[in-house]
Amino acid sequence: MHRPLIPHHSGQPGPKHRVSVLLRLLQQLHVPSFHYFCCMSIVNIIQKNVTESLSDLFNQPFSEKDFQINQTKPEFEGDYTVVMFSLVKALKLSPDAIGNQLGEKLTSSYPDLFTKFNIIKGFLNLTISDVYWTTLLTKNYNNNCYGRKEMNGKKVMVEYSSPNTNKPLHLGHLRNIFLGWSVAEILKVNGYEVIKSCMVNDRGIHICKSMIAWRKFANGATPQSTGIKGDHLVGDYYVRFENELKAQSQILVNKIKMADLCDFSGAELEKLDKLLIALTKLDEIKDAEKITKLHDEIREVARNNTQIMAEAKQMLLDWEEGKPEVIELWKKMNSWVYDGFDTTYKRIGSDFDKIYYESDTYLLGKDIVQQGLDNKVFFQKEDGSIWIDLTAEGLDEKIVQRKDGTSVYITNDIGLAVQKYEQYKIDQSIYVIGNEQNYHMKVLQLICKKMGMPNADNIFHLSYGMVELTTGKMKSREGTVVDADELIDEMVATTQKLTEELGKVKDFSPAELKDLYDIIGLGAMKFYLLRVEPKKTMVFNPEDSIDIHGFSAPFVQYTYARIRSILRKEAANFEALLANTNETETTGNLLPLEKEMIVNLEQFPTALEQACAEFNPSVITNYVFDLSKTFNSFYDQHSIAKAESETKKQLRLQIVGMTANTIKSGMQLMGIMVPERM
RNA sequence: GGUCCCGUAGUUCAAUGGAUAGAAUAGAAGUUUCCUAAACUUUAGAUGUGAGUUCGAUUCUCGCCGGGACCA
Repeated sequence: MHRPLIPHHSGQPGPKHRVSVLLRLLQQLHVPSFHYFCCMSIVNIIQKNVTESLSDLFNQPFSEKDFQINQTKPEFEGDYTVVMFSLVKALKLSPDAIGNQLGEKLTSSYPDLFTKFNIIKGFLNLTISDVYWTTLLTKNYNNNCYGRKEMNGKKVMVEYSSPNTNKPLHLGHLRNIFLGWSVAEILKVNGYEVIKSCMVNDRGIHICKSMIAWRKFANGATPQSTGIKGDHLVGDYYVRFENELKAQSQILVNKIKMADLCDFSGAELEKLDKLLIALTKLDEIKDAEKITKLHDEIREVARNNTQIMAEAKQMLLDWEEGKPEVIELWKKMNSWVYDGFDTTYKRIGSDFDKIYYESDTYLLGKDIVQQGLDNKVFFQKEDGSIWIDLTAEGLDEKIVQRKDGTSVYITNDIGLAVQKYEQYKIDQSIYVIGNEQNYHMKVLQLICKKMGMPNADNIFHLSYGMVELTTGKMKSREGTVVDADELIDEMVATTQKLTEELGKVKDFSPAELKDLYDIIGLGAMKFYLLRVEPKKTMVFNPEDSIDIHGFSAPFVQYTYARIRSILRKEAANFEALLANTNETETTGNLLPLEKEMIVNLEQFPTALEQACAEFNPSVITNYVFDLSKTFNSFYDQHSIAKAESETKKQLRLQIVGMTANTIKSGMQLMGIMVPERM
């Protein structure tokens, strides 16, 4: 199993902790169980009541950890189940005996909450009174803040997206962006103050490559002159560079294989000699894997010795020296890229509170290196390079400054980590970065710890899995990268086609239609990328992603649209319901699907807490889907407009209203809008 | 060579150590005089493998097999 790099929320109370504090408080106040359900989940209430009852019955202390509470399986009678097995040892009684005593105690002590119980094979099934459910519904059906927590005074920074400026955004970035944005929103509703940040890698050899190719081949082409989106234009020249590099290196590789090494000297000459000798030996053994590896190494040497690569390297040096014409070109091309990114961010509804540029932060690590040397956390090798020894922690030695005095990524990252804490006084720093950086982030945190940074434990790497295609992995060299802009356009276009086929919104204006296609198309894409647990590698299947049936955003959106349709038709009745400040008269007799709806709705706050504790938006996708599915059955079976009685109608209108609010809140956390009609 | 992650229906995903492992898709069969059929109902189908811990394991531990990532 995956272990988090650090315990979640270490050093600060998480939601569960807060709940238990609240619980203790309420216990001390002796508040009758029935009157605080507005701020406690039913599971928490049962936990508390069971704990108290057990202590009373058996004259010894119990805690909520001594037993488990599950939702009762549909094939048994009851709503929630207490699992008795774990109590057997301590009490030296049979599960059924404990269950019987506990069941009697609960139903007699809390008759307004527990109406019935039964015991099957050591499982105590409790039936919660209909009055509990209807009261909960009446209190919350029009509460737009349902599930939202009070501010807790904690500040969290979530860093995500973090693109390079040499290529447009792709599918992998989308998973990153949606995850980061959604986690930030989930933290907010759970009471955290959140700063969304982005680290732009605007400096380095990659951008120099685009610049070289642009200068050589573009004839001054700009986004304006070509009509090409800025990030794509710059990306095109990056590809152009790579093609030229490939052509040039191929010539060199051919020469090398002919044993013509006149272009090389010194260490590289030696290395190539060795490689060629190894290759002839291996050719006889026929170890295909090793042969490929040797060919790769030869190609790598060749790539590094091409004319065009030399130009790129020179440009990086010129950039570092601040050569005016290089800086000017760099600024110009980066600005094109930023314009392009902004367009995409705007389209998908993403935003940042703070943007860091690597060109500003890449020198931040210098002081850290000196500090590390002073503290003897780092050491210097004979060649002048500076390292940290992490072998005691089961890792390797890691370089923190090259022999030429230039910094490496990890050092810059440490510098920025410190700066984030100093600038914003944050309690936790979350990095949404792919799992290929697991090692890097582990090292980062370890170094921070060794440097004695007080907040080192509160760095959290939200590591997510790669997005693969049904045909395999995305590889830029093979041109199988799925471009974000193209994908968005495609999803929206598919939505349009489908909507036109169904023909339900023919009266919409062109602007309304455009909005609707965006809401559904973008929603489908976000939902599809968020519905898988973050750390898992996921497969992107173009057909599935556009599929609007089943576990998808359009399914949930459709449910919402149907509800809105009901509420439009029943507007007068719903208004009357809202105006009526008296508690609605409850029927005390809920039908199975009515109850199932309320039980589902009751779980929303718990889902929000779980999503927050796990930094996992898929908890919300699962929740809203389940809720929608249950609602669709409910809708199919029970008429709202033509309910059996006036009280039934009121009850159902409440269910409908609360479902709409809950779906909307849940989807909002993922940046997914819900349409009034579709 | 070392470290880490992942193996669940044909496919894509669920399941705080709990009852007969849930969904969705694709397959088969149904439901429109009635609140939006982008829906609903029925049906068939899965824990890679071998041990261990436990009253009880998809979940925890160890070995193996398979897929992936990173470090050197």
